[in-house]
Amino acid sequence: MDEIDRMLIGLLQEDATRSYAVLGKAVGLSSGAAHERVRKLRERGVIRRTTIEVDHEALGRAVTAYVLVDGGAWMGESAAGLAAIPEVEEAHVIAGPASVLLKVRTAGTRDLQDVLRRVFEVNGVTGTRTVVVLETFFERILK
Amino acid sequence: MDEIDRMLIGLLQEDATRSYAVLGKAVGLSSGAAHERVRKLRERGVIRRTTIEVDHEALGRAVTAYVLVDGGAWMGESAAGLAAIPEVEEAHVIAGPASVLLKVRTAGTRDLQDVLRRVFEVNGVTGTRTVVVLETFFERILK
DNA sequence: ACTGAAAATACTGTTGA
DNA sequence: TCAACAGTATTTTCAGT
Repeated sequence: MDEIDRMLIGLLQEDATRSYAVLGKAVGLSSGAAHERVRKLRERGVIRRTTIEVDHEALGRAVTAYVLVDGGAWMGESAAGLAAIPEVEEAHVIAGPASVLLKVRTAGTRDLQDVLRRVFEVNGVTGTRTVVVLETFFERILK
Repeated sequence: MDEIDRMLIGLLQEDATRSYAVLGKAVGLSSGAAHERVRKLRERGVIRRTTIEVDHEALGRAVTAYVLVDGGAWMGESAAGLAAIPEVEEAHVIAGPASVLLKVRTAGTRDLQDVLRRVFEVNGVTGTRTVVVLETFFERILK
């Protein structure tokens, strides 16, 4: 993980369709050497996968919400319960006023209501507080 | 945006290195037809970009936190102020107990403290409440 | 670990259906 | 809008340094 690896990661985060020739030129290496470094970054799991960023609204998910989930004596088993709800994009155990924080994307408020009902049915959940996103300033890639 | 487009998007979200030949076979089209559909999805902005998912911990960002930002009479100008803080990955205007919700990634709690100080210096901010992530169950791609 | 080049594969525009 | 083809570019491997 030297400076060149970090540059390669940054370049690929911006645009993962760049050729190894272009990547190599940008960091001062040959196409083959750039390829080998990226291959190792993938192998070591520093690069998890190559994917696409989508426009969620265009795909029919107009509502984004965060859900604070209360309830404590469960941890392990409920991760699976939350993962089984397809509208839940992220689930984090947090320190502070609740146990778990979820990021949820749904088509509308009706579907959000349905997701909240299903969250409530997960073992150990005693309550939820929901924060609806009105506008997203940015969701970006950290440098 | 028919069912085939949705399948192509799903396949590319899982692995954007798949060839058009593979994509075409998976959805029952030729390589050229699959390519044309993906090109149009990009053109229309449904596919925003191709990128890599990284292991933030491996890149020296071990701490994830959510920051509820209080303060109201500002909206427009402060988006730029928040975007100027490189550790802020997301910023959303929310309905509810605060004005803005930030997702922040830092190397450690010391850096988190520094980010909070800079958030507080943004015009219009009157207070912050921070929730530190103890464990991330998942951050995934929605189907 | 990198270079340079060769071989295999994939992309991308064009044609005609 | 799609399939098939052809030229171009890229990926991927490998011998040599």
